[in-house]
Amino acid sequence: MARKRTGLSPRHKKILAFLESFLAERGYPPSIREIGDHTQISSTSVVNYYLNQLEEMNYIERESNVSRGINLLKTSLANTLVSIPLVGNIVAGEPMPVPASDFSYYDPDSGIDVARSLLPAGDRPEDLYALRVHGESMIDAMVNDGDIVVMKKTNQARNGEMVAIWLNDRDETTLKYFYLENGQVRLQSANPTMKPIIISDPSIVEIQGKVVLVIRQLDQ
Amino acid sequence: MARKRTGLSPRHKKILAFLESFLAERGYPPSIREIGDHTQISSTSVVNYYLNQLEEMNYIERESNVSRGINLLKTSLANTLVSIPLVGNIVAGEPMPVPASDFSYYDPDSGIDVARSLLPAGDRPEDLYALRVHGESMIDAMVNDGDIVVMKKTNQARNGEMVAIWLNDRDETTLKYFYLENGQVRLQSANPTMKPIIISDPSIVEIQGKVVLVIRQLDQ
DNA sequence: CTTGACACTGAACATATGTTCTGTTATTAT
DNA sequence: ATAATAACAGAACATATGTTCAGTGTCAAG
Repeated sequence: MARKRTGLSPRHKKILAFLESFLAERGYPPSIREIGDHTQISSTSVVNYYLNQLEEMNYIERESNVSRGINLLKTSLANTLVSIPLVGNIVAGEPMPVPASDFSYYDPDSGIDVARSLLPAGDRPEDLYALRVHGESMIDAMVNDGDIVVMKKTNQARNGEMVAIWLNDRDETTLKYFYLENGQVRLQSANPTMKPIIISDPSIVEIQGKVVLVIRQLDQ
Repeated sequence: MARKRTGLSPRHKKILAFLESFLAERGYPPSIREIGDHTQISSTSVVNYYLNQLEEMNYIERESNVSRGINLLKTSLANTLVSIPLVGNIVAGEPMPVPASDFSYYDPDSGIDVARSLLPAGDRPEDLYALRVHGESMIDAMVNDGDIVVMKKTNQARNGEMVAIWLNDRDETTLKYFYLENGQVRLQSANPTMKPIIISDPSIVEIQGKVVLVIRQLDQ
């Protein structure tokens, strides 16, 4: 728990860097002797000595008596990439698709990969799905034709969150910042020059999901 | 090269699935005996037998005489994630920062991770850098305060590409779709309701980079 | 039936590899 | 200077682990 404070010595860093590159290149961790060869450490016991320190500092995990039994933490890349299913289009004139809550397994073909660091910290990736924006009717939400919006499944929103909503009275899907204020709903466009929409009957707005990320790929 | 055609037997699949989960959980590949234990294969030689087949079929690579020397191909996650340096802000009233072309090594702290699949196919990650949009002056480019734009280093643009430009005559940075038409430059806003800017003297526009990706994180 | 390819067994073997231990050198504190 | 702690060396050791090989059973082609 308590760390010394001196952080990482050059040798610690050298070992970690080697672990990372070796693992990236070969797909399995190096042996103690291989680490020694590439970090100018002549004795296996010294490498072992540093590996134990790195484990203490929580940079790696080790399994005793296991060859190459080193788990490089932190940069555990598997955990940094999330595949989000692209389930359909979002169009102003139509209800948007929302995957069922038991919808779980991903279809590798129709998913987009997003670095987890771009997503809100606490979110479970299973609750996320993506939609492609169709048409230019979301321009006042600063979302363009072809953009991808990553949504989080939810039926309720907190004030200030950007949500996708279905407006019963005018049969329209729209993206707005949501505010519930003394019984009436205020929908604010992302473009601050636009006037808000005030809706006195909250039952008219059906919250489809919360916008978590907007991605615009400028290809070509 | 030529594959049999019968694809993967249940045992092949079982082994691959185990390799993947073991690697994800422990950070290093399993030994032959561990594979056998978890796939109901009693003999190490049979596991070895299947591993050789999987290598033949290009699902894995093996290093002989190396403990746990298995490289699970295909899901080589390392290659799917790109770290792009976040080098500064882009503000309408100031020139934007552009990293020098010999700028190479990344600072792990100030980078954003992006799945390579989101980026244009041919781009070299070294040519990419990211800027955070500051202020609401880019609204007509459908880019909001706080958005992150990923740029590609370039001094010239093809028609139809979205570029960041510095306008000499009015001391302004802006994001626009670029068109060079019979000697004059047409700058089109992303918002199609806006009128284009026509500039007869092309020397006034300095192309700072090409917009490759726009990311908007709706946190909270 | 015979042949041969394929899937599999079990054990022996060689060695790659983590572990441990004794001792030396360097660094820092008292 | 002296003591104490950290950093390192080298070798011996135990074993985890890949490799090999002589067989067994199965099944389809000839």
